[in-house]
Amino acid sequence: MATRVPPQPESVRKLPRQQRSRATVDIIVEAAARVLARRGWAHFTTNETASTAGVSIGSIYQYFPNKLSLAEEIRKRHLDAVLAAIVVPDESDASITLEQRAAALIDGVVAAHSVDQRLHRVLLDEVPLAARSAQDAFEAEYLRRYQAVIEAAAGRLNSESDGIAARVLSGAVEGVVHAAARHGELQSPVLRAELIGLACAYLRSLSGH
Amino acid sequence: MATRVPPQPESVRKLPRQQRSRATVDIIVEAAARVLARRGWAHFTTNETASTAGVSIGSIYQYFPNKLSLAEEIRKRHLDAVLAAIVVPDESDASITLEQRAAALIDGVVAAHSVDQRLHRVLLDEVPLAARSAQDAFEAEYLRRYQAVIEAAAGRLNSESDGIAARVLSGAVEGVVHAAARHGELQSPVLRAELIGLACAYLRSLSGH
DNA sequence: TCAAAATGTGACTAGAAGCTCACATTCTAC
DNA sequence: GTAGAATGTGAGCTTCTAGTCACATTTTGA
Repeated sequence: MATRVPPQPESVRKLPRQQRSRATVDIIVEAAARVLARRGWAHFTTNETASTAGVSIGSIYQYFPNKLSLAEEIRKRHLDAVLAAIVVPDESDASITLEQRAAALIDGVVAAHSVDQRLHRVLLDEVPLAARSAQDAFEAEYLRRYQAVIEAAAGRLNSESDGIAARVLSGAVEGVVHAAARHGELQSPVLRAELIGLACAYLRSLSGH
Repeated sequence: MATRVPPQPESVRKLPRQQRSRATVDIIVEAAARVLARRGWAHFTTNETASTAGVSIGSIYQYFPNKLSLAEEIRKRHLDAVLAAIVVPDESDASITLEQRAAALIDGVVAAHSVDQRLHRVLLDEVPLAARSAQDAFEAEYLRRYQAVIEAAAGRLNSESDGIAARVLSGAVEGVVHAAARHGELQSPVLRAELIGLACAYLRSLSGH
């Protein structure tokens, strides 16, 4: 019997070569991000993206094999912006206090979530991730930021438990930040103080046993 | 000009009166929960739910005005199960240590997330919430569990900051638990120990200023 | 200048999925 | 027993949307 092969969209698309098409791709991605943020993944459509971008639906499929690949490009760009927002102070500088390190990290994380809150939530919660690798690379780099603070606080390097502590601390901070974002309280100074308190309490408990 | 009124699905449905129909509704909701967990919200279809339940598609629409209302019934039942999994020890019993209270709470939260991990994630992350009120009532009750532990730890009652502390602590615990769930490490004893450590460190820092 | 490559267009197709409705079956109450 | 209510059925209507393709326009390079 003839096996039914469902028609697959072509997965290889041409790369934009001329300046004109590079600009088109940028316009498409930016419009797509706006539509994705506004509608959520469930109601994110390529047709609305095209009309928002002021571009033909065909132009989107010139450069993106399908809807998901468009969302992945958005995620890639967004995660770069997130990492750029999180800078941690020099580890070897002993004059920086634990509180200052924790505050810098938390300010970075809050800033990262403030860039485009709604888009951030949609990308993380709704859009399915086809390619693990890109996401994993981001997560590894993200955890490295936490581990740097933990090692500075514990006064040692690369202990096995530091990796675990980094994941616990990042999970905790992310959890509180996400809850605050849901309630529109990302900019609250009380939240900031409480988060720094939480982080410091945990960091101190690490070196204290 | 005649204004176009887009056809709305009837929002009022009959209630199951006979035992037969009550059983049908239960079968539908249970099948829907399995389909929702397996496919995710994006690919959750009423047709698959009907065939999984061994019921006609029409029967679903006898009792649920639309797809979302079906998901809401699933959420309602699931949140009840979650709350049932979280029991906190008697607040007035002074013989229970801080560690024991924290451990009981965290074991409850982990158990709650273990009931049906995939369904839990889909319900919280993917299914849009139409009716805030039910979700809010759950969240209030959920936070009350945390607040009980915090008040026992701080040795006082209903301080204004306890509400904030409860939200911070619950956000932190949820964040770590969700991260662990994503990595399939919900049952790890290391996670449990680290979470209790985090909770205790924060609780102690509350009474210490 | 002009041919070929790159880019852009949008009407159209296929298929998926929510939901209806006319009809069949089962149960309840008198 | 039987009328009417409750329950159950599923073909198919309708809407939505991802993705195609034949064609038009612009740019490049020789």
